[in-house]
Amino acid sequence: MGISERRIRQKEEVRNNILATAWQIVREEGWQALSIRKIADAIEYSVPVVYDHFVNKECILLEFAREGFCLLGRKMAQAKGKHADPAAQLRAMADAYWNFAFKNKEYYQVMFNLGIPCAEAEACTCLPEKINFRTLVGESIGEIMTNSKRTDISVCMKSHTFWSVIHGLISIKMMRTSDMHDDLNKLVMEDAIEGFIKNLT
Amino acid sequence: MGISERRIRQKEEVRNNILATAWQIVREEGWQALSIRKIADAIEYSVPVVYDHFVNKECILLEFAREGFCLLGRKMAQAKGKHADPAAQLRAMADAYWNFAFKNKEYYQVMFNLGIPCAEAEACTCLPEKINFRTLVGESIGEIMTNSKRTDISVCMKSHTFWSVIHGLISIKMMRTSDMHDDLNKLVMEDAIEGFIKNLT
DNA sequence: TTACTTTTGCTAACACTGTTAGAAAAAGTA
DNA sequence: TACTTTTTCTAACAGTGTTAGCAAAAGTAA
Repeated sequence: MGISERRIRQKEEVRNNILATAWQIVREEGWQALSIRKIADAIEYSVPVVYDHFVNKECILLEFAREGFCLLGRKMAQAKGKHADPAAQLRAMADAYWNFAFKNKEYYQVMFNLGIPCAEAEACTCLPEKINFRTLVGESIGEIMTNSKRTDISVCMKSHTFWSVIHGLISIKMMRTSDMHDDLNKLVMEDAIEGFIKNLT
Repeated sequence: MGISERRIRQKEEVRNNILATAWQIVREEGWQALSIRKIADAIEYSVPVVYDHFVNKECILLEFAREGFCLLGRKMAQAKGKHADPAAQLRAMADAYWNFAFKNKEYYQVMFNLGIPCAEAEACTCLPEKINFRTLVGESIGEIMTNSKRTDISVCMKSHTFWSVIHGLISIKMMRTSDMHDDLNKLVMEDAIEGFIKNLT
């Protein structure tokens, strides 16, 4: 009987509709403007229907956070793939991370600024390959570090630093309205990454 | 006539009471639990009285953010004062910043994670001296950079990087529940600062 | 002390939020 | 047609920030 199949399909459709509508609201009015009632109004259903698909509002946010981590992972994998030299790979990944953050502010915000426990989302594995930006960075760093004699610090810790440096620069730039010019900001980032790479060996 | 003086004094008292009560709520239940009604209940006044002292809730948060920036500035100035060598000053200031963040999570959150335009608060000048952590860091960095031949990047930009590196490490550590051990995290931070200092010359 | 003015503080509401219990309507099954 | 399951909605609860407008208290001048 294809009835239950159709039902599942229709339910999925409503779910996608909820997410698409939510995303539109966020893009137009920002995260703080997103409410269950607004979504319900827009999809022309009553409020409890939204709760049939997501146990609460945070689950909706988490969905976008996961999407964001997947997208970021793909972008970084793509950037990395264009280079063979591990240092060049790190530079390209930093650049990809930077561009992702500012071309997708809404994603970046839900990933890091909305108080969602990001550990799980961050560790998400995007099909077809297990793309995780921590491991992506770790591989390149590992390559560079095996050629050096630094034993005081691990690859995992250096990956953490790499991430922190970029995230710090981005999150500070994002919260300050009138800061340095964009070009200067990117220059600062590139200099920081260059220093990081030097400090690996 | 001392009547109006007394009135001002009493009004100030209520204001301080509001802030003290708000701070207690935040320490006990976190920022998201802070509401005007809870404050009003605790100080045994009605809700609109709170609005006689603060035009809105954000103003209360801003007050704490300012306090936080002052406290941080003092801590860093104090740490810096213990050393003459600019590199040692930077290490000490990074350490002070790190300790401030984790010993005063509530302050750090309101300063950076609550979506408050921090530009003004950050630029706050604490009496008696004009203590601003950007300039504090800038001075030490300037000293090191005048002895070098780097002309591609300015002291201001390097100060920005210094701040970003530490902030990045802190804000990532803060949002991840079970991450590396505390000692390892601090080690990572110290390594990052060491790399930063090396990259100044 | 009385009459008037200013200050102070409160009640009650408005317009929202996330969330859920329970009833009604629609759809599918025997 | 009678019954069951699924779907959907109305209406509420318990909060939130914020404010209009009125009552009470305090201070001032006669």
